[in-house]
Formats: sequence, structure tokens, C-alpha cells
Amino acid sequence: MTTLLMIGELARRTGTTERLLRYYEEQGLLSPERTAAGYRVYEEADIAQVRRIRTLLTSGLNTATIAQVLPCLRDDDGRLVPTCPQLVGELHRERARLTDSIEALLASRSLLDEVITAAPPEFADLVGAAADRPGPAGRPAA
DNA sequence: TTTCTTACA
DNA sequence: TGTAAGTA
Repeated sequence: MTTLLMIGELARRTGTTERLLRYYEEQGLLSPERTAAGYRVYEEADIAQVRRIRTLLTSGLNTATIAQVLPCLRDDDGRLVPTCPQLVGELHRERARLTDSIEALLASRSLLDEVITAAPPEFADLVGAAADRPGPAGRPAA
């Protein structure tokens, strides 16, 4: 039996919001059927689909990329497995972009570290609320 | 009551 | 993203 669900229920079952689900549709990530009255009708499979979308978004992919990637993924009980040959190449490109971003952020942090380290000692108590301090590991605030 | 679209903060 | 309006 294929259970159908309205947007409100799908939102609850996926821990998202109705707003977000409509946005996913607008971005071509979901394509729910419609009732005569225009209500969106989702299938149970969309629950997993939404989880996949969220996983990919967390991985740093934008919605446009996800829209292309989604039809090429198989769900092996929670594990996403590529089913299209060209997908692996695209993912490598995406990974390279992430690497570039990470390196850019690290460089920015190093620059900030230099400036922070150059601050006079008497400025120390002015940054007591800082959650991170200059240094390789960083240190949580007490 | 729930959902829809559109639009503004 | 949240919210409000006016419906179906």
C-alpha cells in the first residue's frame, strides 16, 4: 500500500517545514502530484528523498546540482550509491570546489590569527567572550 | 483544519 | 525563513 501524504505530514515526518518542502519543489528537487484543489500529494518515497536532499545540502551541494544528481542516486538502506557513470566525475568536481573553499577559509583564518596575535597583551581581557583563539587547534571558551 | 499563492519584513 | 491575507 502506497501511503500518500499532504505537505504537513511530510514536513513532520522529515523534520522540515512546509515552507522548505515548497522551496524544494520550486528548485526542482521534488515533484509532488496535485489534488483537484491544488494540494500537493507526496508518496512515502519522498520521505527518503527529502532526507537525501538534506544530506546533499549538508555536503555543500547547491540545489541546482542536487537536482541533477538526485535521479542518479540509489538508496542502499541509508547509503547513497551513484547509478550514473558521469555522476562520479561531477562529484569529484564538487569535492574539488569544496577543497578550494576550505583552503580559502583556512587562509583567511591564518590572516586573522596574525592580526589577533599582534594585539597588545592588555587587550586580552577585551576578548573574553571569544569562542576561538589563534592557534592550530583552537580552544573552546571556558 | 489544512493547504494554496503571493508578497513583505 | 517566517508570517499574513484570503481561499478552496
